Amino acid sequence: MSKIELKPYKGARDFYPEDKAFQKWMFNKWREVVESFGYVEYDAPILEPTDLFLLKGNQEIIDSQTYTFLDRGDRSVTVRTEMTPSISRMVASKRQELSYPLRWYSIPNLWRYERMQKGRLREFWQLNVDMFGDSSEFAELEMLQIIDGIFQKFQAKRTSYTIKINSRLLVNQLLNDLGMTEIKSVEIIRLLDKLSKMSAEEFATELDKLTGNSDSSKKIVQFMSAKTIDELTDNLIKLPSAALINKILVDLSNLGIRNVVYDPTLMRGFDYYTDIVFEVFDNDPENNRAILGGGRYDGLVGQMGVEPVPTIGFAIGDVVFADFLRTHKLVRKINLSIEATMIIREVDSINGALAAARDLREMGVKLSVDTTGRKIEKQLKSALKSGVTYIIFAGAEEIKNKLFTIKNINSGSEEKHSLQRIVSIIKDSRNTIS
RNA sequence: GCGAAUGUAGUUCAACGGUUAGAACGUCGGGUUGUGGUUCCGAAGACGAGGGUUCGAUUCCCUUCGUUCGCCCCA
Repeated sequence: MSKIELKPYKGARDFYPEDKAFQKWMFNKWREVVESFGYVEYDAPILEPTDLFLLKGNQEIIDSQTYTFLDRGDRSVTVRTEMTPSISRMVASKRQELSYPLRWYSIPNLWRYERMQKGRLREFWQLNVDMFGDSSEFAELEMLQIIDGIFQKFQAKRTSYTIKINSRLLVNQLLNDLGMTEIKSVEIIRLLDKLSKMSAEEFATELDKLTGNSDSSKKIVQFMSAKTIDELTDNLIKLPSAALINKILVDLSNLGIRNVVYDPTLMRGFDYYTDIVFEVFDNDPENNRAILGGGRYDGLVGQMGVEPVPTIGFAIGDVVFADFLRTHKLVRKINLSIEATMIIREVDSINGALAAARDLREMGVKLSVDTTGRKIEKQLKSALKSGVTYIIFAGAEEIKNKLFTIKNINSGSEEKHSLQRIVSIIKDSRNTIS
């Protein structure tokens, strides 16, 4: 018999109960924040026709970085690599009957065929938050408020992360003013995106190669080194996007959110974003990476053949966000769903014990019963290891008197109580754990 | 797709070109301990895979697979 591989598939993870408990804890906090802003949850199939992912026109990514295959009917399908095409499809499909603005979120699992490295696996989850049908600046403001709210929900200090914002329109305008062709612009934007990975000299050389003109290069460098909007040239400052960024910064500051900066080098690739883009960076040098990104993409729904809808959204990956939480020690011990285990003192008591267990469950306690008949010590050790908080002892005397022994593992204390009282003790303890 | 590091029990680590590859923790069983993380005894459990060099390979070489970290890419 050949040995079967026990490890999960490359780049994917097994979620043992403690891992799943952590994931649920994190996702639930995400949900609480976005739902508090009135967002509702949706989902879509994990498989989509490959064509949907080709809308953005990147055949190369489909070929090299997706799970794409022919189904039994020779249709090309792709395992979703992001949620945006699916949600755009859903909105386009009911374009006329939905009432705007829509506030939708989802936590899909996604697959990308990539080489793994820190913070990047092949299967991962993402919180996707999108708003359709509001083109006002308050949509941008709300997105950034939600983002900050998520970090606050985990008690992150604002000094531990930085929100960066930029507008794609400003860069486009600059490159246009300099007479760059569209192809050149794309290459220059790609280079700007890599700025932080290069030395100043390398960057200057590469830039000159693209612009072919050191005066243009100088203007680009000047643009990129701006710390505030006011340092830009006049014809950029007069763009609505420039005023918008300033307004967002002021509004957020008034809300107490001051870890926000204008960053002209922020590009977020060059896909469907149409104006404002933003990212959040972990300030810890050990984990200095983007943990979240998003922006306005007003064009995508329109590409599905219906009237366009203004759209803004962002996504956070579970892997990088968990790294952030761990880096800043924001993960506390997470309890499993089991609350109590019943230990039966002697075999003869099993029927009475099971009856008591049934009563406890009917009153809402999540209870397991150790029916192995092992020595008390062994049962106790197993219970301790399972991470349960309460142990209920059921023996002949307890069953007769209808007073059961409840032991709190954390405090070590042990008391005898009626089943009703035991239920309220356990329920009370739920509020102190969150 | 490219590059670097790495692969010994469940885990963290040893040792060694040559009899039965060790330990700790964990696991399981048993003895003490009133119902616990104590203590004692015992047990199970590993050289990632395939080739080569050699009288002999876990050890040296090659290939492959896995893992980790970079690059590319990052939706």
